[in-house]
Amino acid sequence: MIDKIKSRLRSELEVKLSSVYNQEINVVVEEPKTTNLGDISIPVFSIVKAVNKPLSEVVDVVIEALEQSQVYEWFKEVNRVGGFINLTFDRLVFAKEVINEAANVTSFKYEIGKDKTVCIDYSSPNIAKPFSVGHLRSTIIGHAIGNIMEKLGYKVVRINHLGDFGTQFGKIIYAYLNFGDRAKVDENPIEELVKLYVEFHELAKESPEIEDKAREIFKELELGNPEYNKLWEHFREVSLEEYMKVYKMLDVHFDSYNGEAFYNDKMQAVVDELTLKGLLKKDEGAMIVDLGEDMPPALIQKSDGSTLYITRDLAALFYRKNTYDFDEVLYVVGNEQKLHFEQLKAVVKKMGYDFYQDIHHINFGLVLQDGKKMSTRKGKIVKLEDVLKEASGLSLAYINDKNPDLANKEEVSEKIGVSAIIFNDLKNYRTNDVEFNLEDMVNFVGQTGPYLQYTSVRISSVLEENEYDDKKIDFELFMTDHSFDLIKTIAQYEEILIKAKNEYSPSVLAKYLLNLASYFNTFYAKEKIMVSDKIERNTKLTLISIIRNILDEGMKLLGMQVIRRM
RNA sequence: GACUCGGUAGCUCAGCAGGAUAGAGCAACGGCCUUCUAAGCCGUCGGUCGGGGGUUCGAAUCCCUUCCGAGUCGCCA
Repeated sequence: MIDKIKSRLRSELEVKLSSVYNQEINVVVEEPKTTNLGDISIPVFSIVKAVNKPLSEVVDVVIEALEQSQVYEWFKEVNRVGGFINLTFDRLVFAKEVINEAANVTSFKYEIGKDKTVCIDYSSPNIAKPFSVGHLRSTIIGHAIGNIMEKLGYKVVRINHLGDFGTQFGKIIYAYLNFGDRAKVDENPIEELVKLYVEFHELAKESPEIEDKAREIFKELELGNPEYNKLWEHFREVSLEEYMKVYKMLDVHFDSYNGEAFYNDKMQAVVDELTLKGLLKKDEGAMIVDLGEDMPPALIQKSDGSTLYITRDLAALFYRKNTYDFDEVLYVVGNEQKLHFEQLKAVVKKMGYDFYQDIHHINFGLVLQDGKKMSTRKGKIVKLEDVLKEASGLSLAYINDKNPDLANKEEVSEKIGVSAIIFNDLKNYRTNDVEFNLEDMVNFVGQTGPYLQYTSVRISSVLEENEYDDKKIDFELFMTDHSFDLIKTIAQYEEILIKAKNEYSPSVLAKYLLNLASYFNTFYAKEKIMVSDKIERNTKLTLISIIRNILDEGMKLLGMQVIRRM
């Protein structure tokens, strides 16, 4: 709501001032850093410069224009401080409007994404590798972006583009056939397959020729070798079983699990089209698309004729365009693949398709260990499952300490633990690299998931015992600073969701929820809610119920679990 | 070496379509539970916004340069 007021103020002032000065005027309308200066402020320096008139004169003119504005009734005070015009809301008018609108804020249907489809490619783990804390980022960032866009009215297609193809399978199959132990693999599939993968790379250091063997095996797999195919299918199946367990824990779901292998029979069409359009060029035995000076060429086909990652991604992209007719396609994939997606876009552009503009790489920072990228090849990975268990266990210890009589302790502690891990990842801007730090991940104090859940639970325990009528409210009670902070924050919810979507960054929502929770906890410390005065109680219960609605919906959008007691 | 991203309080991070004294959390220290969940609240301490130039009435924010860290740079994904 504040955004709406700001933009209306801005456009009205621009029209008015442009006609006064007979030239185009740009007006800046912002919120001051500190609230004691007011709620909205207008710095006039740029106008002074544009019209070349004395500052005080310009301020007079702007204030006059302001007084004629449609939104002037929202304000109670207008102060001039140097080159700033500071406006203070009429808290009563503002609070009424916000509370009336907020009653249905969480059930509100947004129109922004109406009739628009977005495909989101996320999680996409590589088969035969454990689900690591690295995969977690893509999974929960993608999931949260999907939720937020759905809330804004988009039709969201969630795609888990499994990494179930590629030379790595040549490596694993080679290792399995040469030094694998069937019984061990059957017993503990992923763990053993990773061991084989790591062993392969150790061996390859001394005998690099096995890399060629692996490539050969992959080529034959691609061509349909039945023995290899059977192994591949088996590896895929056992891996997927493992991943489904993790998805269940995280409460993440997908509309499609079509991985890279799904496109095996759809790549020739891409190669043909590239050839037909004269974009393919033979270079050092491989087929490439030249992308000019500022980008390395895209390798479409290896010299042995087998395909590469980008070939499969192109096939997948066209398949998605044809199948879902998306307006946007998002790839939630790490920073290190930036070049790959730039190349993908460039190739699509060269092919003459405008929708290259709708391809967005939602990049995110790496999970580092000792300042370096984690590497499966060197066996340096942390399993997500272990981290989730650690967090849940710690959460249980908290409950036993603070609320030992709680029912369903295990269930609740798992919800707290998993949500803590999720929130810890989402609270920071996605492109930042993060150093793996278990202690941070399972921290339950301060700006954390449990803090949000705890805040919601506090509200719940008050609401549970009380009926209230949201029509019988005394808006005068919202005049105090600690109440009005909450009113203003509630008023920001919609624009926060839009900002989170525009920046494809769940952290915007995460930070907002922390802010809301923090204001609530201040309020809670200062005010008694279950007071005897009926109207006052009613007013406070209405307010905190709105806060809980937003907190709960916000947490759900982030992929966290909402609980009632803890 | 080239390119990309980052460097803000001891630690983790906000702020960056330029705007008024740079904000949170953690840690440290000091308060607050006979009253709605203290996983909370209040206060204190803590910053040459990596360094140096420049543009501007005004720079953490824009430009240049330099240092540091990470990532990527043709037959992995």
